Amino acid sequence: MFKLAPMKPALKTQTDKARMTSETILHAAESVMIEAGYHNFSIRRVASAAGVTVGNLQYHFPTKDVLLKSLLDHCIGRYLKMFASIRNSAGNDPRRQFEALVKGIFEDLNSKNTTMFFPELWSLANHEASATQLMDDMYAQYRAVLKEVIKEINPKLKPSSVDRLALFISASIEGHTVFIGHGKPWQKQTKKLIKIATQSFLFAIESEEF
Amino acid sequence: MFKLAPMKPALKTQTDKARMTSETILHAAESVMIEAGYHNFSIRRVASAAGVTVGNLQYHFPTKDVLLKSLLDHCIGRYLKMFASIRNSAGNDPRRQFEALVKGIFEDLNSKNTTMFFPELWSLANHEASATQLMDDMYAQYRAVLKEVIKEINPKLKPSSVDRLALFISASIEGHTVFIGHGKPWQKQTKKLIKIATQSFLFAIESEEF
Amino acid sequence: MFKLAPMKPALKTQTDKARMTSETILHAAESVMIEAGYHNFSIRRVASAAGVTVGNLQYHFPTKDVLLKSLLDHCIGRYLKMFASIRNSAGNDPRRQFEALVKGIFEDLNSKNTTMFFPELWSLANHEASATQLMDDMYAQYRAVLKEVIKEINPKLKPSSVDRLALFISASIEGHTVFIGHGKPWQKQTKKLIKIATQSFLFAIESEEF
Amino acid sequence: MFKLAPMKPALKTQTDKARMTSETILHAAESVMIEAGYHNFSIRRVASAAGVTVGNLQYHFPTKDVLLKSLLDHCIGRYLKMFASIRNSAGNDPRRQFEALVKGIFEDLNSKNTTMFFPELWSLANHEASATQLMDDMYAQYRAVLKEVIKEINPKLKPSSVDRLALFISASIEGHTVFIGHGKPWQKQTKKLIKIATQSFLFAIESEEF
DNA sequence: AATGAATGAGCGTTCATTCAT
DNA sequence: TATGAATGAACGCTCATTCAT
Repeated sequence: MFKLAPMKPALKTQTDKARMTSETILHAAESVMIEAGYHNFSIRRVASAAGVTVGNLQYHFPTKDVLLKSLLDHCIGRYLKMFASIRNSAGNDPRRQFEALVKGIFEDLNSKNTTMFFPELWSLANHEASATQLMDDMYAQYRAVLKEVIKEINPKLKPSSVDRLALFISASIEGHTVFIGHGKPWQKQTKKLIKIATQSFLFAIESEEF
Repeated sequence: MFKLAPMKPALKTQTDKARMTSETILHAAESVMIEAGYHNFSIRRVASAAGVTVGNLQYHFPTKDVLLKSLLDHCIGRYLKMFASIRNSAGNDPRRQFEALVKGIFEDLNSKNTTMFFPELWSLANHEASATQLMDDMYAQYRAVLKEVIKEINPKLKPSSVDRLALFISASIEGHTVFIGHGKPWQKQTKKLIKIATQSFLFAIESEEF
Repeated sequence: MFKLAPMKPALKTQTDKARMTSETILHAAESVMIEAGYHNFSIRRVASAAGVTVGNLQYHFPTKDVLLKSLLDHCIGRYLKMFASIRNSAGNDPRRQFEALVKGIFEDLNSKNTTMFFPELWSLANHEASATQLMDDMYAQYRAVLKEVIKEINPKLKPSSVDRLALFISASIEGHTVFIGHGKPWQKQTKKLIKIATQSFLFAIESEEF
Repeated sequence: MFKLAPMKPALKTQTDKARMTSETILHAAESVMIEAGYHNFSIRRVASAAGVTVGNLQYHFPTKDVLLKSLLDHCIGRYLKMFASIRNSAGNDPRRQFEALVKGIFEDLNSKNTTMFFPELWSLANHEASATQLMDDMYAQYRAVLKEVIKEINPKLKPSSVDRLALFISASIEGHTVFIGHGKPWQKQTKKLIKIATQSFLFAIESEEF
């Protein structure tokens, strides 16, 4: 028997290490954004929350802007995955699918991350072009899921009507963030509001006129 | 002929001066908040936008917190006035009143001030207790107007149902800020969206079941 | 008969009012100096402690320097009065007089005012010429009292010896401020220390050799 | 023969640089404290005296408080070394030791550093808890040296008497700072005052009664 | 005798960024 | 990859002082 020569650390190792550090940093960045808000979002806070030196953080994310953009990418990516999984997990009946969709998104508003993250995103989108882009893309994908189901529920709708309905529905849901989100006064009414919302949305979808 | 009563010396001259300066500052503060966002909202920026020295600004608003709170008070006050005037200007038919109300609020979302101010407010409310309070109070007054009309449209509704419907409606409208606001891609769809919204809301109000 | 012209408010009235305000301010200044130290001694703090506007304070004391000098004058004046009264109240026997003197000054060190005021004075005297002058004058008068008694106790002493002994005694007593002053760890040992001090000082006075 | 242990690479190069900068800053801080007094002791003054940017100073001493505490540590450390060296250098005869001790401390009062530093320290100790602590510790060590010699001179003394005598002696010496210190009017009388002091202190030590 | 508005400098502190190692 | 030293600007705030009223 013989001892194996100690494996030269595969070149990927460094990349892995780098990726690990980057992820640690992104995770810390998210928590700073959520706990402290963008107006308190600083490289130093993130570095300290990540247990990393400022210098090292800036090796991975050279400027604050890059860090911010990466963070938005990262966070938004998760919501896109959520939409995709909701779409996949739904059954056959389009109305059932729709109800599940609305319920899923609505309930997500209750989570601290969503409650705290989106208002920051909306504010940022008003002041930073790159955030605007990312947000618009995300909501477009969000609506794409909605649109598919809407079309199935009422196939007679014009494409532009479908677009509008998807916008109305998604915007209406988003608007509840500030009221039924984590720690908000109406949080406990979430279920009943879901019922109102679902019925109203279905009514709109099924009306020919819009 | 008779001597005029000695003109009350404009005793408030100083106070007037102070009020003028304060208003200039508040106005500048609003425009900084809107143009640059809260994360760029600094005493120095506001002072410079107002054409006032930092020292003088802080004579009138001793701390940044006071300035911020005054600004929120000032801005929110304007929305409260808007709600009140909408309520007063409405006619007799409750459905017509409701339609006017929804239309009024929806259209206000298109204004730059509203588009830019509210996301800042929502973000702030997540991180500053005093902003939370002001925002909650404002929305409560907003809903109070809605609730009156809802009750008239469907008098059979339980009070708790009225509350929930008012919340659903106001939240849904607010959610459109990010999509149909000033400079947003869906701005031109505002009218059609108002139609969808109004009908859906009326449907919800007239359903017994919520 | 004729009505008397309404008495012009005796000119002194205004002066009295002014004096009252000045005294209020000086009192407040003293308490700021004692509670907060000279490094926190600001016109604004004094004005606020006195319940007076900054503008009015500066009507009475045009600059911070004037206020400071007046404060030192005022405080030191009280100590001079104390020395004078101690001298007067003493009996005939010079040793008894001396003991009473040492005891009186020593015990005064326990008072909060003295404990807190003198270190500020010493520091100030190192950096502000006017404070140096005032302090030197005060200690000269202090020693003058001591010297009279010393001479009576030991008439054979040369004048320069008397001077030196007075200095040694006064300096030694002053040095205890930091240790037995108000709130200091050795405060409770004051009486026993007075005994040691008195005996040592008398020993020095009665030695021919200094 | 054996291989030399691999030279530790001067790993501390960076640290050395940092240490150098820190020392430059501390030195500048001391001179600001002495020349300008604590009430003029500002980070900016120290930075400028050290030829260092404010930002860099605060990299090494993150807050003013840390800088101040470090400065006190640094300065007080030097006095502790002085006490230790005086204790070690003294000969055998306890009275001779005592005389040398008193003379050494007394003469140190003449130095500019001591004259200017201690009044600041006393003032600080009245207003900043950490300064109080440092000062009390220093004087305790100071007295420890005195107590040893006192016990040897008069072994019959109770411990509490030794404590009190050490306090009386050290306090009396300290009190001379303001009168015989650097640039003070009585500076030239230092020697003669040392004689009076030494004799009086010895008298006190040799009395059974305290 | 008193007030209130305004200025401009300085304060302690945080920050994004650069760079040498 | 990672660290630590340094810069320079901006921040919120306090201050002494001036001046019109």
